[in-house]
Order: sequence, then C-alpha cells, then structure tokens
Amino acid sequence: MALDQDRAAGSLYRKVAADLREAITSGSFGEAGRLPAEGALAEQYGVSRGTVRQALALLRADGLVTSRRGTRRVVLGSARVQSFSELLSFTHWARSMGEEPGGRLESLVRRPADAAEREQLRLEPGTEVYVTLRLRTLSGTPVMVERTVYPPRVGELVAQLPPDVVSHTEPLREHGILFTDADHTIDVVTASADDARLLSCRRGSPLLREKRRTTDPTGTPVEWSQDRYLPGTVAFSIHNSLASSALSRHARDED
Amino acid sequence: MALDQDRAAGSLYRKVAADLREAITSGSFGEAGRLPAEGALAEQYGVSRGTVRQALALLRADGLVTSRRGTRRVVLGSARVQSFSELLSFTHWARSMGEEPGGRLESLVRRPADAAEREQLRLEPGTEVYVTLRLRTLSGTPVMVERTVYPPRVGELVAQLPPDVVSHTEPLREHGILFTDADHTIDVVTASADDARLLSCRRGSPLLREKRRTTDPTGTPVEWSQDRYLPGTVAFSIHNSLASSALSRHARDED
DNA sequence: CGACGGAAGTTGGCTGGCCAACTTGGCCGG
DNA sequence: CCGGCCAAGTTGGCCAGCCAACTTCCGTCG
Repeated sequence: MALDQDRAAGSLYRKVAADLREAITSGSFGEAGRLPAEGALAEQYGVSRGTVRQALALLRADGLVTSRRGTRRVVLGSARVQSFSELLSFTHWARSMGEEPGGRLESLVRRPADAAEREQLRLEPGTEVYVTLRLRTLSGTPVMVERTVYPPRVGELVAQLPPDVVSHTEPLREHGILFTDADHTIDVVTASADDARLLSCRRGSPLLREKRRTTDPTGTPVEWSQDRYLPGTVAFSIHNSLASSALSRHARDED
Repeated sequence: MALDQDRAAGSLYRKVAADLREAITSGSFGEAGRLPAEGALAEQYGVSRGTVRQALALLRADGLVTSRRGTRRVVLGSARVQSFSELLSFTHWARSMGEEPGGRLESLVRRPADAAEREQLRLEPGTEVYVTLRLRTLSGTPVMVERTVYPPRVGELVAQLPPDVVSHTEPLREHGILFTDADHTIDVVTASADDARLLSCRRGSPLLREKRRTTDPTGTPVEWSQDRYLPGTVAFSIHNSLASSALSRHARDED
C-alpha cells in the first residue's frame, strides 16, 4: 500500500500517522483489536521502522493506541479532534462542531501593564498593554466572556482589526505572530457584575474559567487571556498516559 | 559530565531528560536562555544525538523548552510536576504538595452495571460492578467526593482493602492492576444533597467535576470515576504545543 | 491433565550516519 | 550606512542495524 497524495503536510511519519489514524477510526483493526507489528507496517509503507515508531508515538500521545514491550499495540479509542488549534481558537473549535462562532468587542483599552501582567507577558515596567473584553457566541447565544491582554507588538495589530472580526488568531498569523505553546489553567469562579450582564446570568453564579498564556516559538509571550464559560456549554477533555497527553475541548451534551 | 547514579529509572534518555530538567529548573541556562546544541549535549553525556533528541522530546511535551528548526532550543518555563501519576492518584498529588491526604469510605455496594457503566467499562450485560463513594480530605478538611465504578476483577480487590486505606492505586498495582491510560473530562456541576452533606456546602452550589476513565496497557478499562471538588481547592493545568501536551493538577493559591 | 520451559514474535532503546530546511550573523558591495 | 548574499550552525527527518526485555504460545515432561 502506498501513501497517496498529500494526506498530511511534509514529513513522512505524519503521513503514516494520518493514514493509520484513519484506518483505526474506520475500524480496520477492530474495536479493541491489535495493530500490525512495527516491522510489518514499515514494509507496508516502504519506510524504516524508526519512521513507523515516530508515527505511532503520535497516535500514542492522542490516546488512540497503547503500547507495551512484548506484544502488539492495542487499539484504545478512536477519533479525537486535533487538540492544539482547537483549544487555542474559539473560532476553529466552534466550526469543527458545526456551530457558527460569533464575537462582539465590548471594549479595547490601552494602558500601562500592572505587576501581574508584566510578570505574565514578561514586560519591562511602564510598558503599555492592550486589553480587550469580548463576548463570544455560539450560533447566536452568548456562552463565554473573554478578557485578553496583549503585549504592544501584538496589541497594535489587534487594535487595527475591525471590531466585528470573528477570529483573532487567523489574521495575526498572517502578520507573523505565531501561537505555538500555551499554558492553561481550569477552575471555577463566580460571575462578576460584568459577566452577569453579558452572559445573562445571575451575579455570583458559577462559571468555568480557563486562563491561558500563549507564547511563540522563541518563548516570547503573545497573549494572556481569561475566558469564562457558562456552565453546560463546554467541557475540557484530556487524554494522558505514562508517555504523553493530549487535550481537547468539546461541547457538553451527555452526562 | 557523567550521569551519576540512578536519577531516573531504566532508560538512558530518561536519565538525560531528568538531568536536563533539573538543570533548567535550577536556572543553569538562564530564565529564557538557550540550550546547548543537541550535538554538544550528546558529547557531554556520552550518548548519541538520537538519545538526546528523545530526552528533549520529553521536555518539549512538558512545556519546558521550545524547538524550531534552525535555532537552538529556548527555555520556556520551569518546574512542572510529573503529570500522569499525580493526576491519577489523589494521594500522590496531595503528598507532592506537602499536604496530608485522607480518605473515608462512605459506601461500597455491589450491583449489576447499568447501560452507561457497561459502555464505559466495556462489560457484558448482567455483569456486576463495585461502586464506591469516598470523601477525600486534605490535611483534615474535606475537598472532594469521589464516586468510582470498578469492574469485577478490580472491584474484588478494592472490596478487600481496609476502609481507611489512603491510597487505592498503590495496593492495586501490587496486585498486578496497572493504570496506564486515562481520559479525563472537566466541567462544572451543582452539588447534590449527598455532595452538600459530605462537603459541608449548600445544595446546588457549584463544584468542579472531573470524570475519568482509566485503562490498563491491554486497553481493558479498570476504573470509571467521577470526582467533585470544592471550588478553590484545586485547578487543573495543561500545557500544550503544536507537538504535544501535558496535564497536571495543582492547588489553587494565586488568582 | 497441569506445570514448566523454551522458542518465536514484538516493542523499547541506542548507535552512527546522512541530508534537507531553516536561522543567524557577518561580510561585501552599492 | 544600508541591503543583500553567503556560510556556518542548528534542528527536523529518515535510514539500517543491533541487542535487550518482555509476552505469548506451544510442546514436553511429570
């Protein structure tokens, strides 16, 4: 079996991984079945065993397969959204669920960074930051309030975007601002007066909060954000194993 | 520089990773400094470049360093708890924070699995499961209610444990029950009457919920659990990058 | 019939080497 | 003085091979 066209960008092992991912998801190896041996896959794809192992490491990190020395790999689950871009971008996430994302800029101010902001964005004292407050909607209904602090270099670009632009990350990428690494913290807070007004809930009612600090490949912080979701609209899901872990966000439907 | 003693179990690349992790955390390369080249590290540790790359992949997944083709790696953050075991075991997590974990078994019943439980634990209709309800404490104060469903093979062992045993996962491991992969879902729920009584909060007050399904290396589910935390006691933190992601749990202190 | 032992199969780990893609910084020319 | 080009340095990716550790299964022996 050959690797057709360009099922995944660039590297060979990504193509192999994509192909295997699809095979697993479509049930080619059975529900809890076993994968072919690494050597067999290597021959099948016409690549070295090392390349196959790189591909399998990706699937392992996504929780699709287990692996244990001595036995063939076992299919664990199937079909997981690609985690990173979906977690980072509200817009991307919403679209992948078939919902129509919306956003309304409530305020955008420019002011000196306070101590906490300087710490998070690694800025010199006196540096000015851009602070946005946005209400995010899913097919018209408000679900989230987003407070984001940008360093000057990024904020200047954000300030020039039209106020009704849906996605922020996409236009930023075109200006050379790359989002590659993020730290997230998830907890519960109570709604402030502003939150309550925007989300149409009672003041003090619980909200699911995600704090996020994003950096580019050089380690420079590009964003510090605090998102507050109405309960029942989202849940965060993570797979982890002794080897690695992967995160995604999804809508709440089941219980 | 040689790799002293047994800083990490088994494999060479883990030892190198552990050593580098410590060096980064102790600030040997500066706050946002750059790491030595892979080749230099390989020579330093007396291993091949491939092994160094395996080690660096671990640090990358933990969000300690970035990497980009063409330039040296950059130190991103520092000091992250080892995610998997800490997320899985309340006991392990509590101890790593210097708190004294406690637990009290409220109830343990054996009954036929319902449809949802059969689905999660992949059981045949009519199979019996063991269901536990435990109150978890941190240095004496209640923080979490844990409802766990075990398949028969595991439940039989759990039922034989003394009711005041602190850790469940440790004795299970000694009986050959291995926890290697887990899927987590995090959201917000309101406290039931039971929750409220055990956690000394009002009924209907918000709780941070973590649902968890754990499997062993063969893909067999060994546990399905639902933990409900009092707000302000924990937060979940995740690092993710274009390459991979890592998860941990930590106490809430800052804001 | 059951327990034990060994062989075959499989993954984990490590080496050494090679080339491509990319970044950075310095040199040189306009 | 600025801009572009070029070379060195660095990471990404791939290959071929080797051995160790572990699991599974089958055949043999008691």
